[in-house]
Amino acid sequence: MKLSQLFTKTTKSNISDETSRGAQFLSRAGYVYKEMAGVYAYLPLGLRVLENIKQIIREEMNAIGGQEVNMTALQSKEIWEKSGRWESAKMDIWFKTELSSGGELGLAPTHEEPIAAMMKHFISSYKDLPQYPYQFQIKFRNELRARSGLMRCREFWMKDLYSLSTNKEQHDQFYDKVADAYAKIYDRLKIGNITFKTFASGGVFAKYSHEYQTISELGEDTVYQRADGLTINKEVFNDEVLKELGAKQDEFEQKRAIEVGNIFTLGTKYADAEGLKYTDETSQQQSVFMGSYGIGPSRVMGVLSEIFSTDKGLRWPINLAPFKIHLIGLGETGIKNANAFYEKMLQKGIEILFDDRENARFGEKMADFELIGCPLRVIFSDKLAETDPSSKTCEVLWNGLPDETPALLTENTSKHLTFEQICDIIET
RNA sequence: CUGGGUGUAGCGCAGUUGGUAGCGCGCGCGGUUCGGGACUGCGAGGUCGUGUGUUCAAGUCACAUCACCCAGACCA
Repeated sequence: MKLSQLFTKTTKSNISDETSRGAQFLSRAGYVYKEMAGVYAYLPLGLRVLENIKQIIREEMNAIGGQEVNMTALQSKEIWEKSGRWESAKMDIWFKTELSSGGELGLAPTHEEPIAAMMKHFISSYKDLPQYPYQFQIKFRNELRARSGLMRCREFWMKDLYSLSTNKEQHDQFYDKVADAYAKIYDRLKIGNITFKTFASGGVFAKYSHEYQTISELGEDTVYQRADGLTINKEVFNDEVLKELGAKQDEFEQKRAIEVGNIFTLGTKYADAEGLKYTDETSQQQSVFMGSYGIGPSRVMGVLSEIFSTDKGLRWPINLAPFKIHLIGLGETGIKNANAFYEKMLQKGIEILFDDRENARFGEKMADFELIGCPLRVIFSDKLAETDPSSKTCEVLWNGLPDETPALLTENTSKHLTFEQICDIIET
């Protein structure tokens, strides 16, 4: 992508609409556009990050048997009335609308009911189970108060997987598998070290559900954490739970955290409501035992923008960055040489970000590079062309996470590398 | 929803006791520059969130309303 052709522009001054640092940078760098409070459009750079996050989640869901689907955003009132969740008293975050012919509709805030209703058409025997449909979908929730950029939105991306099992035993096995998959996901998202599986309230069919809480001052949740990582949500931090977990209250430290995922045992609640049953080995009708497992990719993006950003801008892990390389051409020859590098990368099938602007000065290009936050900066300049007429090398600087620094580079020091050396870096 | 704050050019802001709207950035054209958002000349761009009222006169005063931000409450 050539910067001269990218329609988004970076801005030098702050956005008055945003307070949190990450949201500020996401707006200023042109990753997102705020349509209204809690409603964001994803622009070319932002969409690439979002898709990278989704792809990691997708791979791990597929690895445990998930089958990707795409449910509908428009929901009919009838199936939600069956579970009692159509009523505003039960779920007060509905966006409701109506058909021109008169029927009422809702904009999906979640999909337990629709998935149960749909799967009725495909599940009839124990031989059809278990099944693990999942999707990435925009959810709509009429939050009383949206806040902190992508952290709490009224329209946001969610990965929701639903497990359909014959019984609790089969369900529990999968539940643990999801927990393992989630650990892998947060590791790959580079927040594994600060994200904790957290005890939270469970409901009728399980004592607990589990949230994945990323420790951050910006979080809205309060959790209690022990030195060994045992983490309990404030809502279930009581004597009874402590006793059951064999823990003492004074071992815990109170922390702010943001929920980036959850796994939940639904039991037969929604299956019963929607009539989702199967025939077991003895020809008896049984209710399907369900679970739901969510991760909010857009919220994760918000979290990443907060915790990895520097005082100058964003900074992405290399596997999530919109582009691994931010290429800069300086001066006539520099831009020409950079362009040759860009074409060579394209031929290899690698898309990079190329600041080919002729009218932008060095400082401006640096500021934009630091704001956008791609991990690898590559510069070709007239100055360099003088010292290296073959123009086989260029100046390379690592701007990514410190713990991802490639062996060939050291932090904050630029080096002259060849095309092949750079390819080695981004391919490993 | 409760409390507090803010709406003036694409962005960030100023606008005095009411008297026909300014600054910086950005944008367009030209010149000097060119490794940290450079300088300079000219220029384009606004029914002051919306509505009603008070007044000879409203960005400015009053009331209403909408939007946005923050804290809290809420968050299957």
